[in-house]
Amino acid sequence: MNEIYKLSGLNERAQHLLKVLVERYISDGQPVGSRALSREAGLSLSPATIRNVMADLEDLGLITAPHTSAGRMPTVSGYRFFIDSLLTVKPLQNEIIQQFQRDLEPLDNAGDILETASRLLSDMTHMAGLVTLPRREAVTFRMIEFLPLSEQRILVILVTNEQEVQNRIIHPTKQFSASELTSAANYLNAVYAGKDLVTIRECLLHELQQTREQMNQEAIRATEIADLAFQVRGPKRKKDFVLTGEMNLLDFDELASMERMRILFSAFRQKEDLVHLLDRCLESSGVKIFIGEESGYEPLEQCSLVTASYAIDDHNVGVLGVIGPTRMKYERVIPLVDLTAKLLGAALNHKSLSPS
Amino acid sequence: MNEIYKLSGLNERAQHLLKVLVERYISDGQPVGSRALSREAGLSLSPATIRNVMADLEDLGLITAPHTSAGRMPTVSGYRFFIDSLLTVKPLQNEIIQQFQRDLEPLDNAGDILETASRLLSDMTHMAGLVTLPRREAVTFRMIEFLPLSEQRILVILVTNEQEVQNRIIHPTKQFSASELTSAANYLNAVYAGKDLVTIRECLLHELQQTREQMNQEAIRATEIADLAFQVRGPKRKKDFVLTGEMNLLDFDELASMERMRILFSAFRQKEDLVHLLDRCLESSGVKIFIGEESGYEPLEQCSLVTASYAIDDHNVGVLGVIGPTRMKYERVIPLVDLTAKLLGAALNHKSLSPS
DNA sequence: TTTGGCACTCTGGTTGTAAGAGTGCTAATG
DNA sequence: CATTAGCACTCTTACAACCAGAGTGCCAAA
Repeated sequence: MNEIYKLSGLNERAQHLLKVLVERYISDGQPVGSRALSREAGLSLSPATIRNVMADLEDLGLITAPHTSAGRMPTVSGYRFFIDSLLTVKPLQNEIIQQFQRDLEPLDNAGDILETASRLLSDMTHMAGLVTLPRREAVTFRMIEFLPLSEQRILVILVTNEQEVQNRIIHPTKQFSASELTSAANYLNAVYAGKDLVTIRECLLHELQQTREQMNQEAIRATEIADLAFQVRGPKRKKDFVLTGEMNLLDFDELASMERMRILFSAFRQKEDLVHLLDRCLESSGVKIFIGEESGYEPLEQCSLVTASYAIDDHNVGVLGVIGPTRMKYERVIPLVDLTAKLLGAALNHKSLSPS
Repeated sequence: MNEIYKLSGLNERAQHLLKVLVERYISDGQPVGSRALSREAGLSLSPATIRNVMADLEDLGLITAPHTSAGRMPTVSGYRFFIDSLLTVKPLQNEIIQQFQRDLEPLDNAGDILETASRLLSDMTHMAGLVTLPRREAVTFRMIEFLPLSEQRILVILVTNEQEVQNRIIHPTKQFSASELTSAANYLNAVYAGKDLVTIRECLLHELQQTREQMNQEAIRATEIADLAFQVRGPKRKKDFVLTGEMNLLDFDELASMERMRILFSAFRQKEDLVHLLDRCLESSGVKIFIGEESGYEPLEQCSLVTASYAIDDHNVGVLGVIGPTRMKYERVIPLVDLTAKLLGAALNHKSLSPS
């Protein structure tokens, strides 16, 4: 009998029982016993029969018992199978979709949009929401402007992606007159508009090393100041992602040991590994799920991570998702993450497509 | 005998013993017994004698025992007395002062400065650091610039406090030509430079209601667009303070019940009460300390709050401080908070005083 | 194949007990 | 009169013993 299961995957009935068991465990948090399952499953089978099936499921590594006389709970493989084959996702109510749109639409800068997306995720799921910043390469240059604050200090205004505005103050070693600044801005706007920042930096470096004779005076001056202006800000990027609702995680008793929390929170602070993990999701579209140890990242052992990448101009530029206990309502979380990713992409795109 | 104590405050010896007891309790977290105290105090008194004194201190409400056969621990009044009369603050090592300066100096915008100040506080004390944003009234206008992005959208660049740059995009209902924008900017820069934003808004409102005949065309147009540009951002101020190192609080076992943490964190999120509490510190300079219930704010019951206000141009404009368990090393925390307040003020001032 | 029955195991709560820490009081001491 | 030693008392904590409850695995019967 076992062999049949192994060959053909699982019995119809066994699958159904697994499904019910996982659902029950997710909503209760208590190991599920044979009696409870027999009541719940609606199959009019006695607990004894259920026990046989459960023993099989345990042999297959899908469920496990914390100790002899407790019910069973899903293992990682059990969750995996449940999610991949058994899960029926709930379509979202229109109401929620509209709320998301209402919240995201009026915002006019990427920072707020990302923040709001993360907040929506964490609020709706009561877990931690996570949105990585868009890749640098996705930032396209629209225009630059120089505003002299004093002889030593020039304010650089950098408009990107049609909506984003960045400021920085530079201290050029050489003097630039007001008219020089204007013409430099004009030059740069003409030459580089529409290109992304990474490309622009490469071009600039190239130009600087070029023999100067071939360029006119205007271009030289412009390149000099642009070199300062396009400097990558700071020694390191300050933030890698927006994280909200960490505190929600305190409410789950399976995570609620001080020790766990400490580990988890210091992981959030560490960032590197988490960013690395998220980056792996950037390539492919669609919702990805890491259950417990699957992430290969220790602090997340008791957690699941549900992610989706978001796109600008059909290019995946960032990842967003939710971190919560393994025992989460996947059928609800998955569509929420999916929706948020799509709307976030839309919100970021929308701006550049809006009539200008 | 009791009466003498009550009249003259406390015995020299009793004071010393209280001091040792509080210090010991702060470093241990365990109620201090008479034997331990007799060893620690260096007075060659027997435990029995110590017990007598301790009984007196308890009568005065300065210490208390959690149960019959435990040692004593300070009450709120005990802490209060300790801090006000007994505490010997450690002067800070030069090294630390220099580190603070090194960290704060290179920063060129208020946001980063505040953030760094808070981080310094939380890192050095291993507790939660807190810095309120400077009062709106303290933001002085330096210059404004309009950058047309399209016919409908104008980018407003607002330079304040010599260093700060704010952007917003406005959608004026009336059309403004490029030259109109330039002259509006010139007009506003000439008229309002040096005034604070609150005053400016009042002036603008006033002007708008004024009969138009008295003003020239330029001023009218400028006022119209300025009205949009100086609009207070958003429905509410987004952030009231910078909070860092909340997670440090997980490490203190006296706070480390999930329940406490939940209450505390949701208080951080609530903000209003906390802001109100901090605002009360704005008036006076110097370090202020709220011990446990003294703050009159329930979620902080087991915590102490050490605050100091920071000043720009000799005006107190914000408050900063540290939240941690009542049982904290005050002699170290107090000078740190003091220093940070001074250096934060200096860092914010410095910028406006720097050669321009 | 399903089911009832039964012995077995493990957890969680309760109770009892003993050790340890610290107190308050009293009587003795310098 | 302040200080101290001694002692009975209280309270916490840890540990062991015990019991009820929940759930299992297996066997034999339907």
